[in-house]
Amino acid sequence: MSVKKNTVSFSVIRRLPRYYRFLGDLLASGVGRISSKELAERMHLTASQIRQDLNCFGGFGQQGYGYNIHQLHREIGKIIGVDHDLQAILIGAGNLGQAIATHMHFEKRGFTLTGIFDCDAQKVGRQVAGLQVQHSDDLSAFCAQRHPTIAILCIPKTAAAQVAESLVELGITGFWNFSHYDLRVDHKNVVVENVHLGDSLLTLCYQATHNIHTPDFL
Amino acid sequence: MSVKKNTVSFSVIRRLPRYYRFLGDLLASGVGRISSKELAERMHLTASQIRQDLNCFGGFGQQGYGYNIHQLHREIGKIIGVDHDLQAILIGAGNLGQAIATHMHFEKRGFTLTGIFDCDAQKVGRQVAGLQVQHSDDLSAFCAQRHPTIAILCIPKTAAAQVAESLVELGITGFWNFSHYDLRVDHKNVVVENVHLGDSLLTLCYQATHNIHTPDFL
DNA sequence: TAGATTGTTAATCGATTAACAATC
DNA sequence: TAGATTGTTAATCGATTAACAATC
Repeated sequence: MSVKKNTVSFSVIRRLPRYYRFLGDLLASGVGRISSKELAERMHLTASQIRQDLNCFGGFGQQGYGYNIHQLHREIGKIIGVDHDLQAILIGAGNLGQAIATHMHFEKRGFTLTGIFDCDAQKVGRQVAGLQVQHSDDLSAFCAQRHPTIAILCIPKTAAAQVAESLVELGITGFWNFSHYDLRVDHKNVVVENVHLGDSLLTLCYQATHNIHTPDFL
Repeated sequence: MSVKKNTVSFSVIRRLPRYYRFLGDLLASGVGRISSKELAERMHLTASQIRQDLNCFGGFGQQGYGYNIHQLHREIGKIIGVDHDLQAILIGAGNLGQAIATHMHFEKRGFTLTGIFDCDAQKVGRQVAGLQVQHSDDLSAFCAQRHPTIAILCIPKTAAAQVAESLVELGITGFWNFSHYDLRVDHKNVVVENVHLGDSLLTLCYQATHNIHTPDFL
């Protein structure tokens, strides 16, 4: 167990969830240890890269043996922060919002979904993922009482900037943004993860057009 | 107008949709020309990088003037292949599938959605995005007749590999995969764009935990 | 012409890969 | 001990940035 050496680059950070996922799958399939070489083959990386990546955070392996999958999975989970139980709210209960609420397994990823909001009166009151959709007008009161820190935006592009702005006022410090708008919040301490599905679709278009396979990134 | 010089790297390919999107927005807002400097500020890139990127494909700019937005948008669209009209089918008409079908504006991105399939008899017959959900049993006949080339997978992780395999047999050469499974098809000529929303959520978790803002990628 | 801004080369920076000594 | 495989340094590779001549 050595002290961390390399700086943690954005590339490494982007790869962490992937490591976590593969290790979780291995764990589920009952494998107990793995070498960087074997993990590299599965993940389509190089063994060198894996050892470099993991060494940003400390020596999790053992010479001559490899990595203990259970331990490594747990350590990476800690680095990502899946044990922090972030309280999240969902804004926008359309099809996408419902899909996200229903299928994302928030508990397994460090989040608890505590509220769902929509400004469409027709959707208010509906049951989604075990929660009753509330009206957006009640957001302020809800935040004052429950203090969620993460907001998931499944709203139209046009509403995104303004909604985000007011959510920051209500104490939100992290956004998972599906609105097709390049969200950028200047307040210090506020982080944003933009998901641009349209860009992903265009990347597929490029790949299909040129018959070139670009490597995964997310 | 010069001959292309730089090799087109994966980084550049991943940025193309972003360029296309920003240029489209500028176009919509009525701006006619832009300099690399100004575009860089908007997109949070450097002017150098933009000029390098665009020069992979040829000289679209004019010294002393900048870039004609209309022309540049059209050229990048052509490079991406948005004019190729790829025929796509959607597999899985759950909430996510419905959201994708309804909100992705396929026409604007070079695709036509021609069929929606689900193996759940309850969903068959429903109207989604102007199409009637068909039973998966009819996929084979449909493909024989309509020859779609792209499949959008909104199905569970466990089904992904097998479904993809049989779709390749039916002539599918491109996948947009939302199944949380790392799809990888070995057949030559088949391209895959995996969308791992779970990884994106974990990246948000990391950012929130460490209060570090990783740059956009998609 | 003078001013602006590109296209393009060269320099820098960072990330990946290779190699190997350390060590289990 | 011998074999395996890590941790870590050095070498390579690639991508970004800086600089500037070309030119509109």
